Amino acid sequence: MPRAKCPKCQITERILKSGIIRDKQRFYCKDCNYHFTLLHEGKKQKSETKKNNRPTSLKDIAEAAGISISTVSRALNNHPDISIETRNNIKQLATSMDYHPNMLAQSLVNRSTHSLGVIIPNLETTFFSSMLGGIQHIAAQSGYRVVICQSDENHMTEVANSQALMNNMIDGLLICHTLYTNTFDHIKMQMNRGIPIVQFYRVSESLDVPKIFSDDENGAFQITEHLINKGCKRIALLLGPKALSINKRLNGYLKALKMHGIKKDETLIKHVDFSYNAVIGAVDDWLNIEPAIDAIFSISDKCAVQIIRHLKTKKIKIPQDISVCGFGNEYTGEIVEPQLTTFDVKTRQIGEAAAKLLLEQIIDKKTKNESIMIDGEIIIRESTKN
Amino acid sequence: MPRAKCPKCQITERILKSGIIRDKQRFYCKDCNYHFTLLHEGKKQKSETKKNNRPTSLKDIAEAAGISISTVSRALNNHPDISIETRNNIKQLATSMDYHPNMLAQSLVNRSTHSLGVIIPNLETTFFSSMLGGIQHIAAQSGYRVVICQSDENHMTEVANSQALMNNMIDGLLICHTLYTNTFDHIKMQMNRGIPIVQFYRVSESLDVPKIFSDDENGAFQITEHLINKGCKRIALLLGPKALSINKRLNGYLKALKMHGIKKDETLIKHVDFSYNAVIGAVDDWLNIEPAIDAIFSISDKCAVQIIRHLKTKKIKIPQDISVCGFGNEYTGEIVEPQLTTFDVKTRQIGEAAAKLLLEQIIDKKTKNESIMIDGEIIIRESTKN
DNA sequence: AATGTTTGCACAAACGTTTGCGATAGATAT
DNA sequence: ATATCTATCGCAAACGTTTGTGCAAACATT
Repeated sequence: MPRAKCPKCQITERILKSGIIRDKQRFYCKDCNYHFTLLHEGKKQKSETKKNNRPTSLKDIAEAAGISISTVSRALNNHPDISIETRNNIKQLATSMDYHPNMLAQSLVNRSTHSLGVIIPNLETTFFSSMLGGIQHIAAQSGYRVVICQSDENHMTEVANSQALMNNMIDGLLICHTLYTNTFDHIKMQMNRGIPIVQFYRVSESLDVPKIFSDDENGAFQITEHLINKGCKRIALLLGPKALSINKRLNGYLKALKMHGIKKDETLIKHVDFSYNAVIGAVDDWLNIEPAIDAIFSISDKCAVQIIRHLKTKKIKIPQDISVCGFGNEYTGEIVEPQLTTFDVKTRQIGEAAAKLLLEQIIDKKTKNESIMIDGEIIIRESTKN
Repeated sequence: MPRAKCPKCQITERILKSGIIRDKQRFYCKDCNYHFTLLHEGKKQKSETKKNNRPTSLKDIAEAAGISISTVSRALNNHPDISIETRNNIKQLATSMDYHPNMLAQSLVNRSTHSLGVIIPNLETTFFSSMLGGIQHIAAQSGYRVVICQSDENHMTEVANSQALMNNMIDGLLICHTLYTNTFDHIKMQMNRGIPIVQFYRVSESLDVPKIFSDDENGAFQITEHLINKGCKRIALLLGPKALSINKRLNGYLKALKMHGIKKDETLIKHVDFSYNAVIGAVDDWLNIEPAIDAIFSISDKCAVQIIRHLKTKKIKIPQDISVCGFGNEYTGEIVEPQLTTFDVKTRQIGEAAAKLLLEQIIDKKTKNESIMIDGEIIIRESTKN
């Protein structure tokens, strides 16, 4: 005979038993048409079998020392509130217990991870990895770690990486876009998250963030003018896939031609992806053109080196028959024979400047919107006429 | 007239007032010589002015939807307990509120960050960065991020980096030691933390962790034997700073000499750091030796290329006068003229294998102690006699 | 009528820190 | 005798998740 009280109508009559549920008697009030059980009478059984083999935490130290967690925390952080004596004791105890602070927990409460995120198209070419070197160098100086993601020149990878990184993994993002990135919604979406972003090298006007870039237009202009000054008139231009920043170089090329009264010839301008076959194919096409070309300006040193080697197999003399110029000043340009005339874009400086700009924003918490252009330098070597 | 009760002797007589402290009357028991105040009667005043402009959290969504946090969490994670209807509603609400999960909090409770740590001596040479490429590639396949630290061939930096990374930043560590690392206490200290570690390329027997390495001894043997087979008898060997793994190459060199009945000549073996001056200095020393050397085997392609260029300035014919071999198969060896004979250590494969081995340990939670040797391949080009 | 089962959700305890307030016992001052 | 100051330390609330368990209502079964 149940003598339970209905929680709704508060009466004890007309209450029926209604089965056992999770080891508890269940009731049913006929009046209210309501099923219920008696409220729990508290039973907690903390399993004291925990503390299996986790790393030691502040709590462990506190328990071992018989003091509170906060005191341990403050002692380890040299807070003045803690007496020098207990501080030393706790520190000693901490080392003896092999304590290491959990940076996740620290980051969670401090809202800062002390790491910079970098998204870079490629790690395996010195061109980009030297930028990375510059970033690393500056970041380390300020005690920041660097989390690097390689987009592999794949737009979707870039999108995925940027989203992952921005989920509280990093205090700031350095991004050098993919060749094929022409929509920037994935960045715009992140811009109101309060995490500073800096674009470097491959930048886009359509994004309102600070940028570090090289004066590609001027560089291309200098290279082209150099070729013209050496007497070249039919200068072929090898560009990468059509993208934003690349056009700048085209502009420099065109500007130089115009300034020196050379007419633009569309057949001398080719866009290729950077695959070997595409590059060589473009060159072979040019070799059959009349009037013959007398110079090739490749937008990338890597391709320029390939071109030099290809021309040599065809017994074409460089620079007597054809001058070749690259862009970027990679180490291989110094090795190849003839040594490559190119434009040094100061990749390491770009990385350093980008990291500095980002760190300033993080530390000062100001969204300064300055963009910096890093001046490059033309490097004249043997692959152009003298 | 105070009527307070002393917490120690429990009497109310002989109690004196003793000033006001933080708005509370303080008492003093003459008997016990004990100061005290009446225990707090609780007052809390939660400031509801928070929620300034943080990113939206589960809590925000829960409040907006009028449901509990746990339901939101489960809905977003497609937990079957949540009805399809509310699940969709919550998901929609989440996106409309621009919710992104806080990975720090997730990692904290899940005890896993889904990131791999890499410590590498150098980022700016293709030799190491291609290993990095391999690591990145494999890690990305399993949905892991890569946190990279550059030790800059500096032992203390390596120590600092390894400690920082191991503080819950990563699920596993890939380490390629510094040239100057000959004490491994910083790793040993971390080994009982439950975070798997894999050494790659530059490994040490004194550490009981899985390793991925190349058969340097065999590689050096093959190169040396190749030179001997081509008729070289006075083979100079340029080694890096004295370290563990390097000796393996010395062994291969010596083994080949011995097998072919050539006596070891100490003057032909030099240790240098990899600076340009040291390398060229060593070569110049050798050039003055009698009987003259007929081959130089450099432990690094980078140095080998420098040597080739240096010898050419001295009008020394390669390989007719002196054969040159490198080690590592960097891209520059293909560019330089004459093209460099070298040993391909399959850097990318090493990176991939290391990442795979580490991931297996992380995912299977087994501390498998297998070590894998990646076979290299001799690449014979123009810089050795034929 | 009495009992089970399923569905859908909420509570609260972790995870390991930091930090704003209190609180207390001496010492010092009035 | 009373009041104030100071050096130390503890409580508990964050930080944003995940997850074990409780619980009510509806449905299903005996």
